[in-house]
Amino acid sequence: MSNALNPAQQSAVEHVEGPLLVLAGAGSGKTRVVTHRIARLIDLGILPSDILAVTFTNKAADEMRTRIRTLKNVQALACTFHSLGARILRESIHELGYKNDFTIYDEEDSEKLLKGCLNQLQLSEEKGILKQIRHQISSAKNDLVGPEEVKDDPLFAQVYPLYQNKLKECNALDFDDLLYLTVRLFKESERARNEYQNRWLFVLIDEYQDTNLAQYTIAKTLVDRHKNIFAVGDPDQSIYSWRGARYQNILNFESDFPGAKVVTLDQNYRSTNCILQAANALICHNANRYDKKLWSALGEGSKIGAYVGQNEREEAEFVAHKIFKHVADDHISLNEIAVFYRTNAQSRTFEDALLSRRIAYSIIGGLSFYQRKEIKDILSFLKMIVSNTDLISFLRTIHIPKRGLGAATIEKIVEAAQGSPIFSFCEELASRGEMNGVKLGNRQREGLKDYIHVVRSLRNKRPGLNLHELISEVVSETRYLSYLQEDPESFQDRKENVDELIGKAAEWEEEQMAPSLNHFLEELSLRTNQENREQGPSIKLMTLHNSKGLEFKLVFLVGLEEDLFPHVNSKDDPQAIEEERRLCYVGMTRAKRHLYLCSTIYRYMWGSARMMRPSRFLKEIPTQYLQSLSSSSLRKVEVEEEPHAEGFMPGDEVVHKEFGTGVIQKAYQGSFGLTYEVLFPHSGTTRTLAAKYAKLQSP
DNA sequence: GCGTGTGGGGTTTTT
DNA sequence: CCCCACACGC
Repeated sequence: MSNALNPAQQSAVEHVEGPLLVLAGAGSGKTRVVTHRIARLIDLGILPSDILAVTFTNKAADEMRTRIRTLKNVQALACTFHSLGARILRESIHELGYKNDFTIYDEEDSEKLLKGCLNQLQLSEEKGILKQIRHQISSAKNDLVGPEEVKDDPLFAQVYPLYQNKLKECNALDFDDLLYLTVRLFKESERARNEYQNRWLFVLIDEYQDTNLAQYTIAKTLVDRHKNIFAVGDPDQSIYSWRGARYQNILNFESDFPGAKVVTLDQNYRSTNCILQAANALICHNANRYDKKLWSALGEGSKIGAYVGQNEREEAEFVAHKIFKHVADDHISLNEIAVFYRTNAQSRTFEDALLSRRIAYSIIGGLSFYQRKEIKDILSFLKMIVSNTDLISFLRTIHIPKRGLGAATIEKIVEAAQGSPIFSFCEELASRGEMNGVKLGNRQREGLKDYIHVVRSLRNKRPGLNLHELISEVVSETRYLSYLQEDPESFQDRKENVDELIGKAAEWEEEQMAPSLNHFLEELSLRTNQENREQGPSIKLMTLHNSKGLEFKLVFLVGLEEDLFPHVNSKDDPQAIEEERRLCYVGMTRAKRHLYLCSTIYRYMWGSARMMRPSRFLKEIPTQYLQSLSSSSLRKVEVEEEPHAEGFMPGDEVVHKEFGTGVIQKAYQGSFGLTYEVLFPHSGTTRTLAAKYAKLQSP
């Protein structure tokens, strides 16, 4: 990209007061505009602390913070809506009758709590009902419907308030509460409203098309006084409607904020025209859409490769093969390569194919480090150190290690506690042996005493220890490693993760001005996604949802088959199909130079092979942008190459015992006979190997 | 009453 | 493939 801003970008950057909407098409230099504008505000003498930037993901927030620091050497507040909510509620939630030292429950925790509610109401354990109600509660909160407002659905009207009460008894909030309760706070407390309306005088909302009603209301309330809202987004990239997002929010911006200035960025600086026009053509199939056409000055570029494999195995082989080719021929770094899929489950085959060729990869998203069992176990102990009320953490830790307290006993204890702080109740129960009608046997009483002893001992040690020492203490006090050894299969992995947690805690302490256990726990609760610790170049595997905001020179979009992408759950809903199409659009527009669209004829899904049909999205892309690469035509090429089997040719893939898979760069007669120059992409090294010594094999 | 083993069922996307 | 419910044996 040239250094100068284009006129549209310039006018967005120069805007100072009042509402501004930037309709930023994919690759149109949005990030540049955002950071330049913040820099400009600071140059105008506006204090960094007057500026708030709200992003959609932690990663985006981190990045923005870094950019601002690099550009202006100042700290500005950049966070997600959820962490903004946590910050506000931490200060002010007492005005809603909650306690300020609440803990935050993740998906798994809140699901467990909800399950308790369903049991209590003696609701039949119908499959899927749990998930369904969980989703219903989440939607209600995102739509700002409170537990007391449900009328039409008798079952839900029972469960939702019970769940909300239990959360409160646990002194816990779920993710959606971070938004929902923030809005309630703003509605119910004039003081709080005033306080936060005056705290940030310039507010930036990124990915505005993905805001749900709760987030939208928070944003609107925060700027209600000064109207200095700077919203950035692209309706064509709205992909979170299942989380309550309303892309209409971006279309209504001008009526919500009269006098708003609107800037459209439609020059794409990222992709070549084949890729961009194909994506344009695809998104034009959405009926429900504001027309906008991106253009690029980067030339035609190479065509999009359309590959059809026999099955997912072949698809993955194709991808790995092409990665080799591009690394060798175009000198693309592994960091510039990504594979996008619709569902996390698809990553497996690609991992296998890359692993066997020793191509370094990292998975973005997926099961996060902090969602692993061993990490959650330790964190739950930490939560018990600070909380008497956290029922879910109690249930998680009570049998680590086994203490002779079984499900029946626990259930009785919880029932007898009647919503009072669970740990305090246990302390009393253990010392008296009998409370509210529960009487413990000797073994159980000893077990409970032991548990209480562990928690108390950790609480006593806490003041003298810093965070990572405290975590080590949790591990030793609970004999956690011997507990892990009960499953020898996973022991090594889990132990490494525990060590890593201690390491991360130590690292985190270094960075913080005033590290505290509570702060640490809060931050971890909100970091649900895997952070990619860079260790050498690697190709990135991720879901399409995770790909938003990123760009790569070489992109593979895989699994383009009906019922997978678009997903089967969307097939009967035209709105949902349009969202799938936007998702495809997002994926395609991540590619700078090379794009492949892959699909298979058969795919193994839950146990059996299924015949797949090509995704409708493939047919919606004009053939002029595509180059067909079916598996049969590739096989023919390989067969033709067979006569050269005794020697390899430049471009051939080979396997070396020690160095793994490589690509032949040159073949020539050297002093030891036939000699090859081979590039080994996983290490990035090129080696000269004599054919008669280095027994190179075909992959 | 407790803990372990097994079998069956369910799997979109994320803060 | 992973999680949970259920049943069985201690």
